Parts: sequence; structure tokens; C-alpha cells
Amino acid sequence: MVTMTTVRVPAGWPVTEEQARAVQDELRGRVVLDEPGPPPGTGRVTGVDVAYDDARNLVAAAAVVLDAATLEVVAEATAVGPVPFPYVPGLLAFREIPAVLAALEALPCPPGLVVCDGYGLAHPRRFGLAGHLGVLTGLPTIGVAKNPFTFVYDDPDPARGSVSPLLAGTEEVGRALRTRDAVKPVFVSVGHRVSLDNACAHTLALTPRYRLPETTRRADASCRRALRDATTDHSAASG
DNA sequence: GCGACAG
DNA sequence: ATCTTGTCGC
Repeated sequence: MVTMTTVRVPAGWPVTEEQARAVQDELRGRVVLDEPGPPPGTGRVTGVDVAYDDARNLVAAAAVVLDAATLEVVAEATAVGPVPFPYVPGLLAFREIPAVLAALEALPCPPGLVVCDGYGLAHPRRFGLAGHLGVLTGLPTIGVAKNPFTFVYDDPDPARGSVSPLLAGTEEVGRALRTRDAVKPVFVSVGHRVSLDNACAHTLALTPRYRLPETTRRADASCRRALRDATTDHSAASG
């Protein structure tokens, strides 16, 4: 069963980039970096992702809970609402978080570790989507992104499991992690209450077959479906 | 000042 | 993110 809810833009949600950056500067200090996080392959792992229909000003979010050992889906929820912020590099969280929070809150069970489609510590102010979501929920979170953003890395060795540091100058803000042999790596960073080593281990445990984590793949399919359902005409009567 | 830039 | 057909390969 998939619960589908509607979201409103929270009162006081930032309107300008300056306000949004101020929120990041205020919340970033609450990120917890000294916990290892849950061990891979145990408990539950939840993927969150969003899809947009800019023409209709709609955003759909999905939270899909997997059994970490079997990667089977155990629960799923979606939320649809207005797009609350424009896309600005470095401020992605303000576009995605209200819908993602609503989807997480609609779940019938605890999410366990949350895997975000984007960055955590690897961020201009060290406070990307995964860290922001972690601070707001208290949940352990990691970010797995498809692109290196503005960061620098050397290509990891071709074998699955190979890593190389993702660098902001000399600071390691995440890792380029090869999840499939000879395929472009993904970019892992810490969100909240999870170590970087453990975040990479989780990402490998979630990629037995494809480049992207099963959590991300499931959440992506789910939020697209939710957006389509919210956009499609359900009034026609026929079998 | 200009371009680049998670999704 | 999103716009988009066929096509090569396991």
C-alpha cells in the first residue's frame, strides 16, 4: 500500500537566496559527524527522491523503505505539492525538503537510514540536502549524487568498490565510489550521524546490480509515478 | 566581471 | 530536473 499526501509550503519558508543561506548557516552546526551509523545489511534503508512538473508548479516526493538485507520494498509513501523554491546550486534542499518530509512522515514505519539523491557535507557551506534532512528529522542520512558538482576527484580504479577522495581544495568532503566495474562512479558524502566509510559501505550494499543504489532507483520510480498520477485525468469512466 | 554549478 | 527514438548488449 502506498499512502499519498498533499504538502503545503511551510509558513516562513525562505523566499530569497539570502534567507535560505542564513538558514543553512544557522542549522549547519547541528550536524552530527561522530557517529558511525547503522551497520550495512541490517534493519531498514529508505530512499527519498523528487520529480518536478515546472509547468504546473508541482513537486512530487517519494520515500521507499527497503529491508537492508534483502532490498525488498517494505513500505512506501509519496507527497505532492507546490514547488517551494527555485533551483539554485547550493540551495537544492529548499526545493525538495517540504515534500520529502511529508513523504517520510506518511510512512507507516521508521525509515532507518535515509539515502538522499544529492549531497551532504559535499556542499559550498558543508550543508547539503542530506545534512539538512538529517538535522530536521534526527535520522541518520547519507547523500549519493550522480555528479561531482564543483568538486575535484581522480578517477577511481575500474573495479567496483574502488574509491578516490572528493576534494574541496585539500579537504575530503566525500568520495567518488565505483559501484559497477568500469562505469562512472557515484559521489558519496556524509549527511548526519553516519561516517564516510560507513556511507560508502551502505552504498556498495545497495548496488548489487546497478550504478545507483536500489533506494534511489525505487524512490525515483515512485515519485515519477506520483507526479504522473497527480497530473493525469482520473475522471474518464471506462474499463 | 564571466562561467560553472547536486536536482 | 526535463525535453526525447532507436539501438546495442547481457
